[in-house]
Amino acid sequence: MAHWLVKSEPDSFSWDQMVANKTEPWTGVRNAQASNFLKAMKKGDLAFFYHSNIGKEIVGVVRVVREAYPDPSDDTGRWVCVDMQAVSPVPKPVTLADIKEDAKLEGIALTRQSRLSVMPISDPHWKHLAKLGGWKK
DNA sequence: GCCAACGTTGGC
DNA sequence: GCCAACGTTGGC
Repeated sequence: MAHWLVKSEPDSFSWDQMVANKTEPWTGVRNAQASNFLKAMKKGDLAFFYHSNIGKEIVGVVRVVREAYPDPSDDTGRWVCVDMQAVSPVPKPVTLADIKEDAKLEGIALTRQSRLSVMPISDPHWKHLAKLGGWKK
């Protein structure tokens, strides 16, 4: 199973809203690279939910419940979205500062490509981040 | 097809 | 609020 990280600004869509909504269409991705990652997601894949701008930390884990389909918020028909569901919060949120100073997380896309909103997370990185956050399945 | 101008994201 | 990074647009 592949692992991912998705970003959201809590001002527009926060973890609390993610938890409150049963199923959330992950719409509005308008970047070719991020869109390709959305298309690669499989039902059941897990993703960290990261708060950008405010907090700048991983706050929860979500699951892909529907694979890529045309984004209803897109008029051009070029972009896709997936459906996500909250799994559980990360007990000890992992901050960007934590990630940056951790040698085991060197090369992670979050720090290399700060503007990318959907990115894959390697198995070793996923395990390490889960450990840092005290998150267990 | 190149590249300058511009817009957006996101860290600080 | 500023600015760096970087994607997109449009003139040539």
